[in-house]
Amino acid sequence: MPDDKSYTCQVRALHEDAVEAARSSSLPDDEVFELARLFTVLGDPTRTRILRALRSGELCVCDVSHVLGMSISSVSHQLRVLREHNLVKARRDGKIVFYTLADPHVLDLHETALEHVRE
Amino acid sequence: MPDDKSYTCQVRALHEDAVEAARSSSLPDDEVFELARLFTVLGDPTRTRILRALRSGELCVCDVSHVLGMSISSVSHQLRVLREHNLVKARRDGKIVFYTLADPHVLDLHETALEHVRE
DNA sequence: TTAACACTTGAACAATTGCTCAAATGTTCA
DNA sequence: TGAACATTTGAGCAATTGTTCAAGTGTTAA
Repeated sequence: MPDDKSYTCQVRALHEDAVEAARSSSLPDDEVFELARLFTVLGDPTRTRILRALRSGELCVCDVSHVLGMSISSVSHQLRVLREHNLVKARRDGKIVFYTLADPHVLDLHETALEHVRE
Repeated sequence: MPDDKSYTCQVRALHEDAVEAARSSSLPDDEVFELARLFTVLGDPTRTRILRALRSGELCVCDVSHVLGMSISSVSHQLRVLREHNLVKARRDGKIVFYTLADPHVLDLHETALEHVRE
């Protein structure tokens, strides 16, 4: 962090108390990254649609593909991302793999976010 | 949507009722995109840090830059994104622009998401 | 064993994104 | 007015991401 003009403003404009207050209440780095990563996972329209589809109960990959009108492969890739972040759970029954929401809490995030989106 | 093997599974594996249920409870497209867009905006570590920093009160761009240890330019770019999605508000006082959280609801999203992240 | 099939995976490609750098704005004050 | 300075903005570049295509895995049943 070079201390030149292009990088920071002149010292006299700083509000040191406010900066210190913000610093001391900040999240640990790893939590910041995990938090951001979770939102990133939620922040893809395809994955959003998959989570919404699973609200009504378990679906196999093929079902999800039909609901979304997208290829099996694409859906499977995204289900993997959701699985890796513990947002959905997989259960194999013979040739078919069924997916369910791992944690209904995720839908709380949708609800709160929808309130913001709808103003 | 071509109806060939590479695209969909064979019909007999489909669970039509489940597919229909999922379809009928799905969100309108524009809400899906807005929802996903909001999460995408929340899903960047820099923006996450900025929102956390603003929890303790208003900060000028320079303050935020110091709290995060990032360039003024970079912070200003991200503040713009947050502003455009109504997550922060700007107020100019002379040469200085102060930013505040536009809507404390956003922090609810952080709390719920942190619970998920912390298991 | 072999064929069929639901699903997964890896590589490749285009599109998006966050940062840096340089230049432009907007405001204050001498 | 002109200099100083906080902030914004645009272009450029590297890194990340979502989709497709093709090949691979795992399971069932003939």
